[in-house]
Amino acid sequence: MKIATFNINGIKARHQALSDWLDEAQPDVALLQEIKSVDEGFPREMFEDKGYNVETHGQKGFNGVAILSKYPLEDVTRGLPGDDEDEQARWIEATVVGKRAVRLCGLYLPNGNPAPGPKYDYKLSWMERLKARAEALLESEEPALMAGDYNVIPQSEDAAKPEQWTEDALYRPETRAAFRRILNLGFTEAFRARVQGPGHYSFWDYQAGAWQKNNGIRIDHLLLTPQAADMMTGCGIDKEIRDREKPSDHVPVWIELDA
DNA sequence: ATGGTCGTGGGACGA
Repeated sequence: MKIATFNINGIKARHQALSDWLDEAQPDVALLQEIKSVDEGFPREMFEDKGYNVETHGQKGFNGVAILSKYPLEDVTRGLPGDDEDEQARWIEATVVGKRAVRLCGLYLPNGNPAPGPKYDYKLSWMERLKARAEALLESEEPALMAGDYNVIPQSEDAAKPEQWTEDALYRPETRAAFRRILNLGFTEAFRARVQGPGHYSFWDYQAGAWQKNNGIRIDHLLLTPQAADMMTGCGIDKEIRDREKPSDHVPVWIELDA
């Protein structure tokens, strides 16, 4: 089962590019972020026609997450637990049933800039709630994963120019420490479990020729419970689609699971 | 040091 995460940066602008990538990459599951659409505005038929089941958690204008799956999706829930006041659409869960059942969590973690400030406070508190959900997933002892745009650069090797990010909410020490606290509960960060060293990115800013200069960062991650990590047989980044017409500023990151 | 680019929705704001 091939499972990908992809921040598409707006479904209205990206439905064709997304469709083309699905045809080529043939993921069984795609966890999407920044659909920037209400549920009714998501062109579900385009993907249902390709054989995907579609579940969305949208909002007007910003944020929004979705799951496309060629296998049935069960027990869908929306919203990260822990704050009933949080209106932002950044979390969706479902169980995908292939050979085995896998719990999928799709997430769009807050950017947090400017830091310090209220947006950074929201990011850190959201990460605390994420940690609580992560602990519950581990306690279930089932195959599960949390994948999406984490807006976290885990280590200096995950940025082409780490010195440019020292004050940024994506790289501040508090951000990386909060990410490590989740990892250290017992999750496997899929890409780093299989590929070592610098030069692997999932995001290049639209500004200042970042793509042309390969000034990228790696901020899209898949975190696997031990039971899911045992099933992983492959992992990759579809970097090449960043070079196409009207690309997202992110590219897909995927794993292959024996599930 | 500044401005550099997108998407949404038809303003600024978010990134």
